[in-house]
Amino acid sequence: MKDLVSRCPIEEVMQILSGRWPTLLIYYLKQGTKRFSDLRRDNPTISHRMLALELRKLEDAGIVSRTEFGGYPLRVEYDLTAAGHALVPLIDALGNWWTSVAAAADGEGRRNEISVSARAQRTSG
Amino acid sequence: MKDLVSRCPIEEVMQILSGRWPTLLIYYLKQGTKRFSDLRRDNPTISHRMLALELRKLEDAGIVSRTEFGGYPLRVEYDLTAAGHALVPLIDALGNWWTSVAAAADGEGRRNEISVSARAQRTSG
DNA sequence: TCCAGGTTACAAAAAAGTTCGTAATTTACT
DNA sequence: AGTAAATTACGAACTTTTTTGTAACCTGGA
Repeated sequence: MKDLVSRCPIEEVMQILSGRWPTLLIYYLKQGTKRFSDLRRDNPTISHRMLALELRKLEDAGIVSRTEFGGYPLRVEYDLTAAGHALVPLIDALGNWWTSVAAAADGEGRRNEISVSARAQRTSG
Repeated sequence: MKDLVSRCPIEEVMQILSGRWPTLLIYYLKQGTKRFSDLRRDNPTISHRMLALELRKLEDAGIVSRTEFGGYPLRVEYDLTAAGHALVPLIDALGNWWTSVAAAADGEGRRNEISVSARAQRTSG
């Protein structure tokens, strides 16, 4: 998703939030200040490089703040900015929406079984 | 973003909505019924393969419904489902959030200029 | 030599784009 | 009337682009 195809703010947000890591990092950061190594521990599947890259992206977007404390070993702290905190409920709303969609889909015996399992099958097949 | 790293609904939604196309297609579909070729015309930069793939993904997720009318040339209509329509305001909220973040960032002369231009520079460089 | 936090170069994987083929019917031309 | 090309919504194969991962290097003091 290199460039934007429109000047639409929605496309711009999605460019930032797309992918596995942004929402996950925001989720952990909303718990409070975290350091680089904390975030790696919280989420061992992200690579060192990806974490650095994603943090930088979120910082550029104004969602995360980075505070560097001099000295060695270098210490850096990450926090959500005010904008970042404002984003949290919006993301939660998406999660809730999906939860209700999945629940409803399980109820209605419909030809295309929705929910996680349906997509998992297709992906793994 | 092949597999999920958690069972978190947020990660699941993001797997569906990530990328350039899902929100864009939802945006066009909220205007009403569209056919495959309509969607291509609305958005000439998407390839027919991607369009087919994304529509299938949204259909599996229960966001889009696909109605096939027999005969040749085959005619197929796409619509947002009820769940899809419920999703629209949530996506809009993200867009509004970003708009306000960008506006605020322009105001505060801060060392990391946020907003579109900052990211555009980094991307193009 | 290790710490923490990062960057860089290179390689692997995944996603996206391109092209070709399919079907039955319609239109366009000779 | 007969042939060619367009239509429509894809699927499959192949190629290119983008993203992600791996591993190594860097800082400079204890």
